[in-house]
Amino acid sequence: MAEFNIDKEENFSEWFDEILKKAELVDKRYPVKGFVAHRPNAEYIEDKIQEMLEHKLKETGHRKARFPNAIPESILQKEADHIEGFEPEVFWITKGGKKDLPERLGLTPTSETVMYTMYSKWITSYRDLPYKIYQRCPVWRHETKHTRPLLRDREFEWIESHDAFKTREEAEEQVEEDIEIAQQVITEKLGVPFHYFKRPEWDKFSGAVHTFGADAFMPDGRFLQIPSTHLLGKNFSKAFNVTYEDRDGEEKQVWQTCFGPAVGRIFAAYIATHGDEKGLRLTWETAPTQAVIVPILHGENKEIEQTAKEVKKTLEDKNIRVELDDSEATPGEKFNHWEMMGAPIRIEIGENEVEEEKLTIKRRDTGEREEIDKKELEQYIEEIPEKIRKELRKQAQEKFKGNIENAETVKEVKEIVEQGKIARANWCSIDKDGKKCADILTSETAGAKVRGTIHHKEEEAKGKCIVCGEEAKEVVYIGKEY
RNA sequence: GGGGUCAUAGGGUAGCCUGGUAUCCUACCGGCUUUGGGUGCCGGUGACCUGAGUUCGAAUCUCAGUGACCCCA
Repeated sequence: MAEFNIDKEENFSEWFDEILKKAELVDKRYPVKGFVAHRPNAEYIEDKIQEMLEHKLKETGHRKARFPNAIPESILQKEADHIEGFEPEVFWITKGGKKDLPERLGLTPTSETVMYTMYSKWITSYRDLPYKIYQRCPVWRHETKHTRPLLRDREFEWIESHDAFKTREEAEEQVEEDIEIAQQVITEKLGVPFHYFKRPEWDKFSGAVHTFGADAFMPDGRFLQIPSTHLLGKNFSKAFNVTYEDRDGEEKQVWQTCFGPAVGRIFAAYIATHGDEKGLRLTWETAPTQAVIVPILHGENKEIEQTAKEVKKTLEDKNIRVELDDSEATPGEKFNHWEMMGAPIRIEIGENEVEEEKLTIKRRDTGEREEIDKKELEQYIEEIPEKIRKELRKQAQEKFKGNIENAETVKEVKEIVEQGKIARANWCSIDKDGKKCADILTSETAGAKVRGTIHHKEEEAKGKCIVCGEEAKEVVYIGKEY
């Protein structure tokens, strides 16, 4: 292992690139821009994140399905706003072998059009509603912005859930449930805090009535949208004829919502939130190796070796993912290696431990060494996952708080954003009318954007819009994004 | 869309101007040494983006292609 001494706050880009390499997570050397290979360490953690999300979705009544990844052009074009938003980014399949296809096929940039084509056949009666299905799939977007591994790829895997209801109220409740799922998995379990914004009209998902986005905040002061959830209204049910026969015999269109947590992005936010100058820091639940045992040998020592094996066995019997590092590397190298990999605890066993029947445990989350009685190991292991989860979440939330500052003018927004903080400001409107002001703001602040109003936080705007000077109706939050 | 810079081992680099098969660090393999925070020494494997041209001879010069990065709109 080489040195890893990049300051995460000072030089986040470089730090992130290095950790992807050194912790053997993602390799961007595959020679297609925006397409990256996920190595076993990354895939392990991403699988765990997927499982957490799927668990919550199933708990809330969603069933898992799978849909095709190719969309005939004619189908993609059915919903006007949707195609307008996505067309510039679609990858097209035009040939089958040497022959041109009769109709070109788009690779799914998102699956609404594919799924609703089938929903129109599957949903027939009011008895089918609510209809709640999710799938896990790859999507492709020909991003024109700079691609970055995990943060913005041209191919990435995500989960998308698509629900249909009889009423708007039910659909709105679903949006709340989606937000709750995101909170429980991303913040509670993974310890990554975020704000939930209602996006301005001009920044909605193409085809949605309202869009809500969860924005994590990266160490370099940029927002990263993790999941977003959308109230689709009847836009798609009209276009795709997703209708049901109601109890009264009338044919009605469904109300729809969709929710799309991109696992790679959540993973990126997780790495960025908890990682430090030594490497990854992982929660117990996601860590490929939960505990590593490092024997400290001075020449041969049967007692140490045997104690190490005993400890390993004890942990294995409790289904702990434990590794006994008996490689030839020096203890120092092993320490650094496993810290890079994010193993939550390290158990050191040397002469002292054997003599006193103790174990030295080094925690990755606090960086502290703890000494326990060997007999207390099982007890310790029962308690540690919760402690680590709370500790990581606490540290993250402390940093996350206090990075919002009020801005009275566009110039102040620019200054706040340049310091890597979030600007809070009075704003004329987040309806279409506010777009002019947003464009001016973005061009005068080198790319800062209105992320929206904080969902469910009633904030009364007092004063004037910081751009046009009209009466402010909203309090918005502003920052740069990935 | 316009402009610029660059492409050498798994990663990072020197050499290029002034043509003669390639430097150093790291990683990797072997041996000895060491082991409570990246031990030291010795030996080894491994590279000039692709194609064409000039030349006795091209990493180096010329042209084309591909890819990457940066700046401006």
